[in-house]
Amino acid sequence: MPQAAGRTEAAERILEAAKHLFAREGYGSVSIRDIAEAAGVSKANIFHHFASKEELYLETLRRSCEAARALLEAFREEHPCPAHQLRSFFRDDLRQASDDTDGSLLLIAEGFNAGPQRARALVEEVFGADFRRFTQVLAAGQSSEGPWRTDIDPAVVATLMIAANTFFISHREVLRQLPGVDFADDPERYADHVVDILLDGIRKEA
Amino acid sequence: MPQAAGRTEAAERILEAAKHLFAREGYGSVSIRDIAEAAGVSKANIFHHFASKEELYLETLRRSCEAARALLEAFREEHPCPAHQLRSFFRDDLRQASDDTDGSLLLIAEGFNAGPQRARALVEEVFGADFRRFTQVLAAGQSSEGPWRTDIDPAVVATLMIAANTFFISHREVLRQLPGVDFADDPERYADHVVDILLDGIRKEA
DNA sequence: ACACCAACCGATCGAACGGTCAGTGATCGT
DNA sequence: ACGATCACTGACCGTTCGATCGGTTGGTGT
Repeated sequence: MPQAAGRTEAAERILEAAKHLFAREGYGSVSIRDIAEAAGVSKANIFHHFASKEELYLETLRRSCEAARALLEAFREEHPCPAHQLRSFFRDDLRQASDDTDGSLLLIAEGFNAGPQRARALVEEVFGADFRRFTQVLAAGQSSEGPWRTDIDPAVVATLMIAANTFFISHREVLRQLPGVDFADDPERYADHVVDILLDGIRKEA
Repeated sequence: MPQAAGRTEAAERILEAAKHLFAREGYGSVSIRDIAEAAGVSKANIFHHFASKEELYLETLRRSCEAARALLEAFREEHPCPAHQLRSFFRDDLRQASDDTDGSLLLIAEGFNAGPQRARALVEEVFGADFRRFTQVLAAGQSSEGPWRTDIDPAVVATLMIAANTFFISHREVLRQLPGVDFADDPERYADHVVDILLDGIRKEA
């Protein structure tokens, strides 16, 4: 095991291949041989750079966490109107996830029925920050002179937005097959529709 | 391979154990030995009842599809008011998924980044019926004298509801860890909150 | 009584698994 | 010029994988 940072080009290829395969096939269905072949390196070389299959997997996870945080950080922009902020936040959220589909799939799969410890780690690393981002703008919109109802739990709205994002990324192909869905490949339109509904609901205003 | 229907008690235990393990660990991470041990039968007996690991997996899938359809069918109840219908449908949806968590997880995992063929099959077998159920009641509420806005795409609302359901089932533990979430173990409350938001949105009525 | 067949098991198969190791070639500081 | 270090490999290890095998048991029809 050489130093952690300053990866070789080969090590980088290994990580990239591992990330892709783990995200698409699942940890148990991917063998070191598969990764070696996809990365164009020898099997032994993988163990030269990473202590074990588990460690390699965890490294791809860490990377995806960092990438998600960095991208979200980069997108951050302030806007005085809570509605605009909500829309822009959700757009960013979807864009970030779309820009790193493999990483997002990896994190979603990790959260898929994870145990309490892993779920806690995941929340601390990624989901939590996202969730807080949403709940904060929601709470701001609910403040004394804010434009939003105060009898709505911000946590539910934030959950809905993360659920909408997660489903869009992880069930894209299902979405494509559903009748009447024309937004499966247009994150921005999907995001706008979702926010429109969240803001005003589907009921006619009296 | 004996007849398809009329399973032995042992075969039934095998299916049950396989369903549970596949749902929680994923296909690739579960071995025939694991299933045999969990079901309390010999490894060879599994191959006596099922042609292969793949075939066993597909059988658990088929079962979960049937169960989901049957349960949803059973819940069906009509109500004149579209809003009540939407609420009751979404409640049923969540209840059904909660009543057969393993089966739901299996189907969600199958839809997770499935290829076009598998996604199509899945839509035809389960997601499609659910989706149509939602879009129909939504379209009904949008009809000439319905109480709902006509500038909202029913497909987006239906997608949101399925996403909300899917996330609630598959990321329960993450949900438990998120700050301010007190509905992680109360599907009914979660369902009601979600429907409330979908109906009226979060914006104050002018 | 006997033939038959499904249910079931222990032992075993070749293949694939994660992981190890001795060694090679290139790049260093000295 | 030379030892040290690092990236990297082919051959190999023991284990476990999915799957098969021959064989035993118990019930059923005749």
